[in-house]
Formats: sequence, C-alpha cells, structure tokens
Amino acid sequence: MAQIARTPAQMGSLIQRARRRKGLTQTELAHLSGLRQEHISRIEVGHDGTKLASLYALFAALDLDLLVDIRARDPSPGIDDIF
Amino acid sequence: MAQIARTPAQMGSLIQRARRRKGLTQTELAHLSGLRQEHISRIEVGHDGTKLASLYALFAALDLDLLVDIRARDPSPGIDDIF
DNA sequence: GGCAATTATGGTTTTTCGGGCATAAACATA
DNA sequence: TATGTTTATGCCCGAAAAACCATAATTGCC
Repeated sequence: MAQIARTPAQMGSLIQRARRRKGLTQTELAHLSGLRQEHISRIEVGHDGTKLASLYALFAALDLDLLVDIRARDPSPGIDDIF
Repeated sequence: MAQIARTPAQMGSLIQRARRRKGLTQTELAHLSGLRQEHISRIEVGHDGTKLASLYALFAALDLDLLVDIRARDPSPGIDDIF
C-alpha cells in the first residue's frame, strides 16, 4: 500500500523506513545512490530544499516509486501512517 | 488511480495534465502556488533540479498528493501512462 | 559504564536553483 | 495572415543546496 507524504518530514520518514527495511546504513545508501551521508541525513530529518534529482537517486537505490494522485478526500491516517 | 512518476519529465507531464484538467494557465497556477510562470514551465518540461518545496507548493494548489510505494514488480504501463 | 557504529550538525567552497525581467516561440482563433 | 494568449528560454544575480571535511551527538551492544 502506498504511503502519502504530505510534507518533507513525512517523506524523510518514509525514506528512512525503506532504508532500514533494507538493512542499509546512511553511508551504504550514500554509496548506492551517489549522494553523501550527511545529505541523506538531512533529507531523512525532513528538508524541504531537497532536489528532485536527489529524491530520485534515493528512490532508485531503495526500489521505491513516486506516485501522484488527486488528493484523497479522507485524510484520516491509517495506523501505519503515524511516525 | 495513482500515476507513477519515475523521472522529472514524467512528473512534469503529470503536473501539466492536472493543471489543464483544472483549466488553469501557468500564470494562474503561479499566483495560486506562489511560484513564477517561468519556473512552472521549466518544471513541466521536466527539470530535475526542482526542489521539494516547489513541488509541494504546486501539489497543494492542484490538490495532488505525493505517494511513496515499493517499486512495482510489473512496470508495464497502462494506457493512461503514455505521454 | 565503555566502546564501536551510526547519524546529526557545523563551517567552507562550489554549484545550481529560483526570482526577476525580457523576449522568443508556439498556439489559438478571428 | 494578423493578433492576442500562453508557454518556453535566455541572462543576471542573490539565496540556498550539496559536496567536502571534521566532529559532535546518538544509538546499540558488550
């Protein structure tokens, strides 16, 4: 099930969870994605200045997809959406 | 149904389609989102340097949601996914 | 507690975005 | 074709990201 990321902080949390699910450290993900560990740290914390290119680099390394949908009418979060 | 945006260009196309669906010009969307028309043009064309903040500004104005999912095993595009 | 690994943060430099303004190119349509 | 609208592109410049390096803070484990 796809997760909504309505803020950079939520996006960061989702990335962090995906990374941990794969058993990767930030440094390992950095090597895989071509970014730097510090950069990944800042993204995971929730940095709204992150560039699309950086996001896509992480998504490719983590086997994630970015989806676009019309805004859900019911914004009530599922159990899994609380970070 | 959510659309996959695997590249900045695909993301741009989705934004453009959402904008047109709402009957907005780039200039009108610029006013709604706080960005500039030139900026939106570059994003729609597919600009990988776009910042998350800009993306979220557009998404809010267009009533779109950003979703994250584990990469689909079957990448065959639906009819609607061909731009 | 103590140690190693991991993550977060600070400073500096380089690179690039995005605002701002102008204008060309594309598009519609009378 | 001509005119008006919409979109794309070029340049300059200030602001900010990201590389880079160092190191502090945190976490996990013995």
